[in-house]
Amino acid sequence: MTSPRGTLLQGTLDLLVLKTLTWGPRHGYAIARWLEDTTGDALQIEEGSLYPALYRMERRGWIEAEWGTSEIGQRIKVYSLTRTGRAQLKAESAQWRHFTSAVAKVMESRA
Amino acid sequence: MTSPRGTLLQGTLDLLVLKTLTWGPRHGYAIARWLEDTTGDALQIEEGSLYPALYRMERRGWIEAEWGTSEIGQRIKVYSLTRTGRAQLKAESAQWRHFTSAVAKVMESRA
DNA sequence: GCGCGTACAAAGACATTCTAGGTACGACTG
DNA sequence: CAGTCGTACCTAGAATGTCTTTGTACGCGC
Repeated sequence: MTSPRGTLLQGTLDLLVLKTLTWGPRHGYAIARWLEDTTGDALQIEEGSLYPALYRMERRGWIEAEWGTSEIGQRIKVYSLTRTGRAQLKAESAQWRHFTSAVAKVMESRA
Repeated sequence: MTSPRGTLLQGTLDLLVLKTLTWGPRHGYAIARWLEDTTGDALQIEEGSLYPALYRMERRGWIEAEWGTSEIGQRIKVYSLTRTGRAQLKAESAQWRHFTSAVAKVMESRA
Protein backbone atom coordinates (compact mmCIF):
# COMPACT_ATOMS: atom_id res chain seq x y z
CA MET A 1 0.00 0.00 0.00
CA THR A 2 0.95 3.57 -0.57
CA SER A 3 3.21 2.67 -3.42
CA PRO A 4 6.50 4.51 -3.20
CA ARG A 5 6.38 5.05 -6.91
CA GLY A 6 8.97 7.13 -8.66
CA THR A 7 7.05 10.31 -8.30
CA LEU A 8 8.69 13.47 -9.47
CA LEU A 9 8.19 16.41 -7.18
CA GLN A 10 5.66 18.75 -8.63
CA GLY A 11 7.24 21.61 -10.48
CA THR A 12 10.65 20.05 -10.76
CA LEU A 13 10.11 18.67 -14.23
CA ASP A 14 10.00 22.15 -15.71
CA LEU A 15 13.28 23.00 -14.08
CA LEU A 16 14.92 19.84 -15.38
CA VAL A 17 13.68 20.32 -18.92
CA LEU A 18 14.70 23.97 -19.04
CA LYS A 19 18.14 23.07 -17.80
CA THR A 20 18.47 20.31 -20.38
CA LEU A 21 17.70 22.73 -23.16
CA THR A 22 20.57 25.01 -22.18
CA TRP A 23 22.77 22.43 -23.93
CA GLY A 24 21.02 23.17 -27.17
CA PRO A 25 17.75 22.26 -28.89
CA ARG A 26 16.45 18.75 -28.34
CA HIS A 27 13.29 16.82 -29.02
CA GLY A 28 11.10 15.40 -26.28
CA TYR A 29 12.25 11.84 -26.39
CA ALA A 30 15.88 12.95 -26.35
CA ILE A 31 15.28 15.19 -23.35
CA ALA A 32 13.95 12.23 -21.40
CA ARG A 33 16.90 10.06 -22.42
CA TRP A 34 19.42 12.75 -21.53
CA LEU A 35 17.91 13.28 -18.10
CA GLU A 36 17.84 9.58 -17.34
CA ASP A 37 21.40 9.15 -18.53
CA THR A 38 22.67 12.15 -16.60
CA THR A 39 21.11 11.02 -13.36
CA GLY A 40 22.02 7.39 -13.82
CA ASP A 41 18.38 6.40 -14.08
CA ALA A 42 17.65 7.97 -10.71
CA LEU A 43 14.91 9.94 -12.41
CA GLN A 44 12.42 8.32 -14.69
CA ILE A 45 10.78 10.74 -17.02
CA GLU A 46 7.35 9.42 -17.90
CA GLU A 47 6.13 10.37 -21.34
CA GLY A 48 2.71 11.07 -19.93
CA SER A 49 4.30 13.77 -17.78
CA LEU A 50 6.83 15.03 -20.25
CA TYR A 51 4.69 15.83 -23.24
CA PRO A 52 2.05 17.74 -21.30
CA ALA A 53 4.88 19.62 -19.59
CA LEU A 54 6.45 20.54 -22.92
CA TYR A 55 3.11 21.70 -24.24
CA ARG A 56 2.56 23.77 -21.10
CA MET A 57 5.94 25.42 -21.32
CA GLU A 58 5.54 26.18 -24.98
CA ARG A 59 2.18 27.82 -24.26
CA ARG A 60 3.87 29.94 -21.60
CA GLY A 61 6.57 31.01 -24.01
CA TRP A 62 9.46 29.37 -22.22
CA ILE A 63 10.33 27.09 -25.08
CA GLU A 64 9.72 26.99 -28.83
CA ALA A 65 8.99 24.01 -31.03
CA GLU A 66 9.91 23.22 -34.57
CA TRP A 67 9.28 20.06 -36.55
CA GLY A 68 12.30 18.30 -37.90
CA THR A 69 13.72 14.94 -38.84
CA SER A 70 15.93 12.67 -36.80
CA GLU A 71 19.05 10.97 -38.11
CA ILE A 72 17.12 7.79 -38.67
CA GLY A 73 14.42 9.64 -40.56
CA GLN A 74 11.82 9.94 -37.84
CA ARG A 75 9.73 13.05 -37.58
CA ILE A 76 10.67 14.90 -34.40
CA LYS A 77 9.56 18.04 -32.61
CA VAL A 78 12.61 20.01 -31.60
CA TYR A 79 12.37 22.37 -28.65
CA SER A 80 14.61 25.27 -27.87
CA LEU A 81 14.83 27.74 -25.03
CA THR A 82 13.47 31.24 -25.47
CA ARG A 83 14.72 34.34 -23.73
CA THR A 84 11.75 34.11 -21.38
CA GLY A 85 12.62 30.49 -20.76
CA ARG A 86 16.14 31.43 -19.79
CA ALA A 87 14.78 33.92 -17.26
CA GLN A 88 12.37 31.31 -15.99
CA LEU A 89 15.19 28.84 -15.54
CA LYS A 90 17.14 31.36 -13.54
CA ALA A 91 14.16 32.04 -11.31
CA GLU A 92 13.33 28.38 -10.80
CA SER A 93 16.93 27.50 -10.05
CA ALA A 94 16.99 30.12 -7.34
CA GLN A 95 13.71 28.87 -5.93
CA TRP A 96 14.97 25.33 -5.95
CA ARG A 97 18.12 26.23 -4.06
CA HIS A 98 16.12 28.30 -1.61
CA PHE A 99 13.66 25.52 -1.02
CA THR A 100 16.13 22.68 -0.65
CA SER A 101 18.25 24.70 1.73
CA ALA A 102 15.17 25.28 3.87
CA VAL A 103 14.37 21.58 3.91
CA ALA A 104 18.01 20.87 4.73
CA LYS A 105 17.79 23.13 7.74
CA VAL A 106 14.91 21.08 9.04
CA MET A 107 16.46 17.72 8.25
CA GLU A 108 19.77 18.62 9.82
CA SER A 109 18.25 20.24 12.86
CA ARG A 110 19.25 18.90 16.24
CA ALA A 111 16.79 19.30 19.05
CA MET B 1 0.87 35.82 -14.28
CA THR B 2 2.03 32.44 -13.14
CA SER B 3 2.43 33.65 -9.61
CA PRO B 4 5.62 32.31 -8.07
CA ARG B 5 3.78 31.72 -4.87
CA GLY B 6 5.38 29.90 -1.98
CA THR B 7 4.32 26.53 -3.15
CA LEU B 8 5.58 23.60 -1.19
CA LEU B 9 6.78 20.76 -3.33
CA GLN B 10 4.31 17.97 -3.33
CA GLY B 11 5.11 15.29 -0.83
CA THR B 12 7.59 17.33 1.11
CA LEU B 13 5.14 18.44 3.75
CA ASP B 14 4.86 14.93 5.14
CA LEU B 15 8.60 14.66 5.43
CA LEU B 16 8.86 17.98 7.23
CA VAL B 17 6.10 17.17 9.68
CA LEU B 18 7.46 13.72 10.47
CA LYS B 19 10.89 15.19 11.08
CA THR B 20 9.44 17.86 13.36
CA LEU B 21 7.77 15.23 15.49
CA THR B 22 11.05 13.47 16.16
CA TRP B 23 11.65 16.27 18.66
CA GLY B 24 8.65 15.16 20.64
CA PRO B 25 4.87 15.48 20.45
CA ARG B 26 3.52 18.76 19.17
CA HIS B 27 0.18 20.16 18.09
CA GLY B 28 -0.52 21.33 14.58
CA TYR B 29 -0.13 25.02 15.09
CA ALA B 30 3.15 24.49 16.93
CA ILE B 31 4.46 22.30 14.12
CA ALA B 32 3.85 25.10 11.66
CA ARG B 33 5.53 27.67 13.90
CA TRP B 34 8.52 25.42 14.50
CA LEU B 35 9.04 24.81 10.81
CA GLU B 36 8.79 28.48 9.98
CA ASP B 37 11.16 29.40 12.79
CA THR B 38 13.66 26.73 11.87
CA THR B 39 13.79 27.75 8.24
CA GLY B 40 13.77 31.45 8.95
CA ASP B 41 10.38 31.85 7.30
CA ALA B 42 11.70 30.32 4.09
CA LEU B 43 8.83 27.87 4.26
CA GLN B 44 5.30 28.99 4.90
CA ILE B 45 3.10 26.25 6.20
CA GLU B 46 -0.46 26.98 5.20
CA GLU B 47 -3.08 25.72 7.60
CA GLY B 48 -5.20 24.54 4.71
CA SER B 49 -2.36 22.22 3.77
CA LEU B 50 -1.22 21.27 7.22
CA TYR B 51 -4.44 20.05 8.79
CA PRO B 52 -5.44 17.83 5.89
CA ALA B 53 -1.91 16.46 5.89
CA LEU B 54 -2.06 15.67 9.59
CA TYR B 55 -5.37 13.95 9.14
CA ARG B 56 -4.00 11.95 6.22
CA MET B 57 -0.95 10.84 8.13
CA GLU B 58 -2.99 9.88 11.14
CA ARG B 59 -5.22 7.76 8.93
CA ARG B 60 -2.14 6.04 7.55
CA GLY B 61 -0.88 5.31 11.01
CA TRP B 62 2.23 7.45 10.81
CA ILE B 63 1.18 9.72 13.65
CA GLU B 64 -1.20 9.57 16.60
CA ALA B 65 -3.37 12.32 18.01
CA GLU B 66 -4.49 13.10 21.52
CA TRP B 67 -6.49 16.04 22.78
CA GLY B 68 -4.84 18.17 25.39
CA THR B 69 -4.60 21.67 26.76
CA SER B 70 -2.03 24.31 26.02
CA GLU B 71 -0.26 26.39 28.66
CA ILE B 72 -2.66 29.24 28.05
CA GLY B 73 -5.66 26.95 28.39
CA GLN B 74 -6.46 26.39 24.73
CA ARG B 75 -7.65 23.01 23.61
CA ILE B 76 -5.00 21.46 21.39
CA LYS B 77 -4.59 18.25 19.42
CA VAL B 78 -1.19 16.80 20.14
CA TYR B 79 0.43 14.56 17.56
CA SER B 80 3.18 12.05 18.13
CA LEU B 81 5.17 9.79 15.86
CA THR B 82 4.31 6.10 15.70
CA ARG B 83 6.71 3.30 14.95
CA THR B 84 5.31 3.16 11.43
CA GLY B 85 5.81 6.89 11.18
CA ARG B 86 9.44 6.56 12.12
CA ALA B 87 9.92 4.00 9.35
CA GLN B 88 8.11 6.25 6.94
CA LEU B 89 10.35 9.14 7.87
CA LYS B 90 13.40 7.04 7.24
CA ALA B 91 12.10 6.00 3.83
CA GLU B 92 11.10 9.51 2.83
CA SER B 93 14.41 10.96 3.97
CA ALA B 94 16.24 8.48 1.79
CA GLN B 95 13.98 9.30 -1.15
CA TRP B 96 14.51 12.99 -0.63
CA ARG B 97 18.28 12.65 -0.62
CA HIS B 98 18.14 10.40 -3.65
CA PHE B 99 15.94 12.79 -5.53
CA THR B 100 17.79 16.00 -4.71
CA SER B 101 21.10 14.43 -5.62
CA ALA B 102 19.66 13.46 -8.99
CA VAL B 103 18.46 17.00 -9.58
CA ALA B 104 21.83 18.30 -8.48
CA LYS B 105 23.53 16.13 -11.09
CA VAL B 106 21.43 17.79 -13.76
CA MET B 107 21.85 21.30 -12.44
CA GLU B 108 25.59 20.98 -12.07
CA SER B 109 26.08 19.27 -15.41
CA ARG B 110 28.43 20.90 -17.87
CA ALA B 111 27.82 20.27 -21.54
C1' DG C 1 4.38 -11.31 -39.76
C1' DC C 2 5.86 -9.93 -35.24
C1' DG C 3 8.23 -7.58 -31.82
C1' DC C 4 11.13 -3.86 -30.51
C1' DG C 5 12.79 0.84 -30.26
C1' DT C 6 11.96 5.52 -31.55
C1' DA C 7 8.65 9.36 -31.30
C1' DC C 8 4.51 11.91 -30.29
C1' DA C 9 -0.14 12.55 -28.20
C1' DA C 10 -4.46 12.59 -25.40
C1' DA C 11 -7.87 11.07 -21.72
C1' DG C 12 -8.81 10.23 -17.19
C1' DA C 13 -7.34 8.95 -12.56
C1' DC C 14 -5.10 10.52 -8.62
C1' DA C 15 -2.75 13.14 -5.05
C1' DT C 16 -1.65 17.17 -2.97
C1' DT C 17 -1.39 22.00 -2.08
C1' DC C 18 -3.63 26.39 -1.79
C1' DT C 19 -7.46 29.77 -1.28
C1' DA C 20 -10.96 31.15 1.29
C1' DG C 21 -14.05 30.74 4.57
C1' DG C 22 -15.64 29.39 9.21
C1' DT C 23 -15.62 28.39 14.52
C1' DA C 24 -13.92 29.38 19.23
C1' DC C 25 -11.76 31.80 23.00
C1' DG C 26 -8.62 34.69 25.82
C1' DA C 27 -6.10 39.01 26.21
C1' DC C 28 -5.26 43.55 25.35
C1' DT C 29 -6.70 48.31 23.92
C1' DG C 30 -9.22 52.39 23.21
C1' DC D 1 -17.21 46.87 26.30
C1' DA D 2 -16.60 46.56 21.37
C1' DG D 3 -12.90 45.61 18.36
C1' DT D 4 -8.83 43.45 17.13
C1' DC D 5 -5.16 40.25 17.54
C1' DG D 6 -3.12 35.78 18.37
C1' DT D 7 -3.84 31.02 19.24
C1' DA D 8 -5.97 26.79 17.53
C1' DC D 9 -8.67 23.81 14.70
C1' DC D 10 -11.46 22.51 10.53
C1' DT D 11 -13.54 22.01 5.72
C1' DA D 12 -14.95 22.69 0.78
C1' DG D 13 -13.59 23.57 -3.59
C1' DA D 14 -10.25 25.27 -6.99
C1' DA D 15 -5.97 24.69 -9.14
C1' DT D 16 -2.03 22.27 -10.56
C1' DG D 17 0.69 18.63 -12.02
C1' DT D 18 2.07 13.82 -12.39
C1' DC D 19 1.00 9.11 -13.65
C1' DT D 20 -1.40 5.31 -16.02
C1' DT D 21 -3.13 3.78 -20.01
C1' DT D 22 -3.91 3.70 -24.60
C1' DG D 23 -3.28 4.97 -29.29
C1' DT D 24 -0.81 6.26 -33.56
C1' DA D 25 3.22 5.84 -36.79
C1' DC D 26 7.33 3.92 -38.81
C1' DG D 27 11.74 1.45 -39.60
C1' DC D 28 14.59 -2.51 -38.53
C1' DG D 29 15.71 -7.27 -37.70
C1' DC D 30 14.38 -12.08 -37.48
